[in-house]
Amino acid sequence: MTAPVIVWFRQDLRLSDNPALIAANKTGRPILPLYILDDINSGEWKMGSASRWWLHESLKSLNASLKGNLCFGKGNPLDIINALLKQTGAQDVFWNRCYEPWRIARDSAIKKSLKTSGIEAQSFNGSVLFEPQITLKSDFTPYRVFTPYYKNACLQNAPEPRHPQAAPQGLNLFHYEIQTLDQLELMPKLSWHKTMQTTWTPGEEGAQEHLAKFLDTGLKNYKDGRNYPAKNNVSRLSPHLHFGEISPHQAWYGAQQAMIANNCESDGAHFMSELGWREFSNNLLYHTPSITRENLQSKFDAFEWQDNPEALKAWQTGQTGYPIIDAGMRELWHTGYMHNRVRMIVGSFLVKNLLLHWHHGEDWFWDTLLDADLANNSTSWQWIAGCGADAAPYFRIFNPVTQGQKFDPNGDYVRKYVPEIAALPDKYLHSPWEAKDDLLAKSNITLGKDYPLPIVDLKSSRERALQAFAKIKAAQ
DNA sequence: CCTGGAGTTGTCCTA
DNA sequence: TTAGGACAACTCCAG
Repeated sequence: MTAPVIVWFRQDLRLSDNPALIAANKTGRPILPLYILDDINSGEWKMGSASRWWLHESLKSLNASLKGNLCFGKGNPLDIINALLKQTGAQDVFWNRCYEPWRIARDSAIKKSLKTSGIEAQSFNGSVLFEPQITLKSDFTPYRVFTPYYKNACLQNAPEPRHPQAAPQGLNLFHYEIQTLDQLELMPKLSWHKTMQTTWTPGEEGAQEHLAKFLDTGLKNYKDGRNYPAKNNVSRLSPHLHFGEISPHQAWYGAQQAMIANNCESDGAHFMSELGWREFSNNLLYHTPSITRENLQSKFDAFEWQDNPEALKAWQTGQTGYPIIDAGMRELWHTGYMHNRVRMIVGSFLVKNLLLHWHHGEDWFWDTLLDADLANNSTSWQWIAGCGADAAPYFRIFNPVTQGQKFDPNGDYVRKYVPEIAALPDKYLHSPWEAKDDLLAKSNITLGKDYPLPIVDLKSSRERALQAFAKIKAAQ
């Protein structure tokens, strides 16, 4: 029997546009597809609960596409791969590169170890449009600002991203079993994932259909509509992209085609720039691995964060008394997702109005988001906290009432996730405490009982934040 | 090395 | 009701 080539799937759970799989197929030898759940090397960035549910579903789908031949392992990848090599006689391992610090460290150690035993490990770029190790400024230092990064390193002077490749036909698959999918124990013990089940379709097929639908119906008016959480103008591709059920190349070129076909070039260009943000985050994390925990701007080390477990709990559970915040946090809890505009509003509220450390937000999102992604999560929390890669004027403090009125003017979003105040007229929906007593009575709402009173005052907490920011400016 | 322009996403006050 | 300016200064980046 011909020895197989091992294709180690990681964050590339798809058959189409998968460089490692395509290269392995070209060897003409049978392919042993492998997935390993690695909770050993991930350290403090062990995958969160919501992500695990998604991963379970995604692996189920990939296994089906591979006709039940996906080999599941759990543990230390090097041990598992070594055992597989021994038992199957395989001489090659192919994979697509990942860019988180702990994965880079792990993978280079594996590559080195395999090499000393005469095994060829080949890695490819499956997951990014522009690889971080080659994306530097002309002085060979990494970019710190998005706009020049995107303009120079993505749009100009950059190698054109590969055009998406079709899935290889007639794969010759090698069957070898270590464990079953269920033995990875990815599914949550409690059944809080029911809403997720009805909201999402993890897996390559679901991802491709999702992209096609977005390009068809959501791309037009994307630039403006993406700000409104009740509209269908955001792509919601993030979990699919994170797990690699779709490649950014497929989204990039798909958008390019669709914007021409639908005559909406500026919308298309804007969507592509959002993919650019994903690249930028990856780039930042690659060159500055400390961003996962340390302030990119070190003057923030002196910032006086508050300690307030009750406020944190209220934020996490969507009980702050600010409807747009509570709607967002409940959307997150129930669906594993939150609209981008609302992520900024709840982030600003946590960090600026409550003065709680951005690590709290980072940790909570890490556990509850289906699209939890180390690069995006760290970069975005630093951005909203003002300590990250941005000019970030310290006075940019979102007002949850103003933002709600502006971006959820008809209250569709708030009423969906905060039904207890749905009867309020639009005028008071984003500020229920301003409603007159008889109106509250008529709407069957007792504030403090059916729905909380605001846990902080906006005006004074804003002032407090401005003072805290002024302090680190002076301290510097 | 120096220089000048620019930096995802806001709010509030005033006229 | 609406539009414009203030809110600071600093760092990044390209030429």
